[in-house]
Amino acid sequence: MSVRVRFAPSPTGFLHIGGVHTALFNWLFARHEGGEFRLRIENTDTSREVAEATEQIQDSLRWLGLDWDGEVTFQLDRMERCREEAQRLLAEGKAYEDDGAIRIRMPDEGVTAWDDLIRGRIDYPNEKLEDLVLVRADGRPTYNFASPVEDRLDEITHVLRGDDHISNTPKQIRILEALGAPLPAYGHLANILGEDGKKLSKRHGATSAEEFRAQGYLPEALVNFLALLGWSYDDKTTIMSRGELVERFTLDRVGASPAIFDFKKLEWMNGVYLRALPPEEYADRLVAYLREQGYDWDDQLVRKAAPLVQEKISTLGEFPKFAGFLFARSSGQPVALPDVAEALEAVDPFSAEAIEAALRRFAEQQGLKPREAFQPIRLAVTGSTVSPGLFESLELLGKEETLARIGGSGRGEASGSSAR
RNA sequence: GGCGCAUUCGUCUAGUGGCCUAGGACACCGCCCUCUCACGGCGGCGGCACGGGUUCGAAUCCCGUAUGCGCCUCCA
Repeated sequence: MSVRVRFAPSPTGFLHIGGVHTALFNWLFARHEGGEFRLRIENTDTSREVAEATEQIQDSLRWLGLDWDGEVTFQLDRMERCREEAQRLLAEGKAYEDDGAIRIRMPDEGVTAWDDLIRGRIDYPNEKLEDLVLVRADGRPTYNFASPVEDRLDEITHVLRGDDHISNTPKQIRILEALGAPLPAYGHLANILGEDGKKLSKRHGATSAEEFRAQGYLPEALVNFLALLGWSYDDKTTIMSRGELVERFTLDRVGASPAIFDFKKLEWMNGVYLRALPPEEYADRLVAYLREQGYDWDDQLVRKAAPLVQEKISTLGEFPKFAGFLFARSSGQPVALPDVAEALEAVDPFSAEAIEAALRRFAEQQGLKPREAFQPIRLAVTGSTVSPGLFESLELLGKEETLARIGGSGRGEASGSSAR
């Protein structure tokens, strides 16, 4: 029998990174096994549903490259089927009515157990199992009823979900048994926590796929990083392409203990992916990202700036702060560096190479170490002590704009202000 | 409180009884490279939660304790 798994988020907002992790492990497992990965929206609780969430979740999944098989299904559409199943249990005496709701009869002794795909055998004492509500008085099925019924309808073979579901599993197993349905295998993934060991929340930083995207993370980096939270290939491999991940992913190497989300490591990994991109593609991605974020900077100039920053920034989101000076015009209040202006005025063509030669000569004449000479220029021109390579930056800026920023070329009167 | 799950460097992890004086990566520190930043190179700091067993031998198996997390809803 071929593998079929599902990812079943509830549409209450953006796709949380914990959800992405669960989706990823299901997807990797399905793809590795040559099986199917289904997407199911659990929208039984209409009061908590957020209108755009269903679309946003799919957008995030698409962005991450986690493609699903078949149509997206909605729990709400299968309510009728759930009611029928409940009626059947009622007729068979396996369930009973109580205040208008339908409850299932649970055993009160013995244990319900299963061999968890990730944790091994788990025993759950039946005395802890209540006669839980299957269908509410208003006719809506509860989550713990709808979920297993749908797993059966979809012929799900493996249920991989968060470990917060461990105590739901015995309930769902009992329901499936009452229905006479075959049981899927269950595996419970450990949660992802914030730096303080608490549940990952807003105060830890980005928590949704959307936010990581907006901050300029690459989906392939996020996927690689998340795959390594609770799973590993061996004792030294960390950078793996999507294809390698699929090829190598197996459940027996998934761990059971919770992992803390290390933003620093993700940032490092994103930098690795960014630097590895062919220059052309790097420029494409940068342009697309800036567009998405609402910048209206000249595409051609962005493309020219791309190679200057590729080795230096670890998220696309750092670009505006790091290279934004290339896209502004001199505000007319230049920092006066008359000697430098003079040295630069004669440079022709105004190329990085020629600029470097001129500036090094200048430094030597002044008896300054390179860094002593260049740092004031950097500050005057870029407005920061940290920037892309100085000579390349000046070339992109052009002679006129460069001189305007250091008070040369007769423009922008020297105001007496010095470089700090 | 009850039940369940978890516990190797600060973090992610390798480790399935001898290969472990516990390996790798991120972070951190130092040095080198260098126009800043970053990259890269080299080196360093740092861990088997605790206590009992089992065994010739335990990070690895068992029991207990502690700590953390989850669930105990006609939420999902």
